[in-house]
Amino acid sequence: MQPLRHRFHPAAPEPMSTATDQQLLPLVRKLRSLTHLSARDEEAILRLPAFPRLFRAGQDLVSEGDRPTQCWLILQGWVQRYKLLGGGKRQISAFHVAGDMADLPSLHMPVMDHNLGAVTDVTATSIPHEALRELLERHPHLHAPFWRDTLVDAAIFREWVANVGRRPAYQRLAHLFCELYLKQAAVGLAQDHRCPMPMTQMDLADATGLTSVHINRTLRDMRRDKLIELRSRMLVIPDWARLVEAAEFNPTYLQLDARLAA
Amino acid sequence: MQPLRHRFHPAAPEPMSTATDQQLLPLVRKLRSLTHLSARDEEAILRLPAFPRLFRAGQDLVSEGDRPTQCWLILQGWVQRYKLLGGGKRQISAFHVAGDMADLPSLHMPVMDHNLGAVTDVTATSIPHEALRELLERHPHLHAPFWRDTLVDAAIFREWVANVGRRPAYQRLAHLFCELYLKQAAVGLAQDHRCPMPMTQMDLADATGLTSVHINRTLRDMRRDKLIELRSRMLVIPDWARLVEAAEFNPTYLQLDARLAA
DNA sequence: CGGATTCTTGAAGATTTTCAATGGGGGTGG
DNA sequence: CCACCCCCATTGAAAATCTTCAAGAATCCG
Repeated sequence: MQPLRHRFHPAAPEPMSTATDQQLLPLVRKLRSLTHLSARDEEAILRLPAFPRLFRAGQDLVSEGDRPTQCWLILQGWVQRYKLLGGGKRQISAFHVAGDMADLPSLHMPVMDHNLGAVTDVTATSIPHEALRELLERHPHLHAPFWRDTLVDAAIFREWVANVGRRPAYQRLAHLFCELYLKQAAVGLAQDHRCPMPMTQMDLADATGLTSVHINRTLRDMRRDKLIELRSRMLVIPDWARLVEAAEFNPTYLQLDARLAA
Repeated sequence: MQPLRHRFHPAAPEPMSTATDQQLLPLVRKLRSLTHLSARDEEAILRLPAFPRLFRAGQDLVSEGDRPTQCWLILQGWVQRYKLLGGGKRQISAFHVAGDMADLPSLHMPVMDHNLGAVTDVTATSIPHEALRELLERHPHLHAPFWRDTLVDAAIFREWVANVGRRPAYQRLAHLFCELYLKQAAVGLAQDHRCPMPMTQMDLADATGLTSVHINRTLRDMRRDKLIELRSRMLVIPDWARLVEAAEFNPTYLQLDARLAA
């Protein structure tokens, strides 16, 4: 459906047998940022069975109608959550990066009502539902961070409703850039107000409810105003405060450490 | 901020001491629709402490910035979830009805990033976080229905992103009506393709990302096409199949019983 | 190096907004 | 019980934002 784009070239995943213990580290880091984890919890998580796999840009990890029996933990690359609508229209409702388990909801939502697609080449590792359920049964307090993770995603959806529903194009794009910079900074994938931004203008259009033509013109305006630089799939933000102001961005909904949003 | 609208006049709530056991029945019914509940679970839920209260139309149950120590279970009336944006703009991201615990996420999200406001007069009963946490600790498998409930809400947010982002006004409104009819039918508040629809055209505008003027004109067109009747805060759907078609409505995301969507 | 995808720009057109003014309805108070 | 008043609904006309269509340039990838 989508053309292939091979922007990142992650090393081929290690065979599972040799490095399982290291694979799930991004998950531990993510959960740590959501609650306190005991050493015993961390061990249990790291011992989850995990089956790494490479997806090429444009491929779907999970598709609408699927009834998954596993969740994908993203280790490298970008994933987008999207719906296909009538007349060939598409709406993206989220972007996910390393450390995210974008289809965690499938644990309690049997049938997928949308797709998860690879924006770039993606390395992900699958964890059987069964193993996750067993983990939660043995460590019931782990419900908190997992549940909370899905709640933060829900808070982001709400913000996107407001973004798409009520902000004009310029502000809408600015807001998306603020969010995606912070989301990456929170897990160490961005700093110094520069970060990867690998999606095409068509992807940006489908995430903001605009057309790629209008995204193009809006990006031109934002560059003219020295609000952003964007080339070679890298975003640079010369003046964070000014971008935040232009976006009317309030990071509360991301539930981050206060330090990050400074 | 919002004008008061007193459309429904629910009976004054019973004093807590006399009827606590009955109060929480809507919650049990809701959870039953999400998983199997044992008799023991149901008892435990019904014994949760609950403090009923009446909100007048236009009042907020919870406001942005709050750090709730309790959740509100709606017993009667309509609640909307909304954000206030710059320039006096507003975006509604959800509507909730009897049986919903709209602020359940506050259990794991300390600070509110949006408001919950009463669309009509609302009867709700508050349940302390502490009591809910204790319940979940003693009955760990109750995590499933509660978590699942917040996941269905998240699925609805995603659909709203698509609705607001990619559908034209006519289809967008039609889609909202389909969703709200089914949402009410699922808990016995609607049948025979007619249901309450108590929000103003301004509310509908803020839910769909349009202006009230355009909502007005779009409603006129929908009435002209005999797609809906809407007066005295009641919606009538003369031909459900035709409305579904006009909306390109696919109920999968609501995770309902198959029967209901027929 | 070649083909395909993505980016860019112009011009015309559609949808939706804004501004403004009138009419209607229900709740409150006299 | 009636009248008033405020909100809400309705409609017209003009304007803005964004889309569509189309074509050429740049970039990426194999």
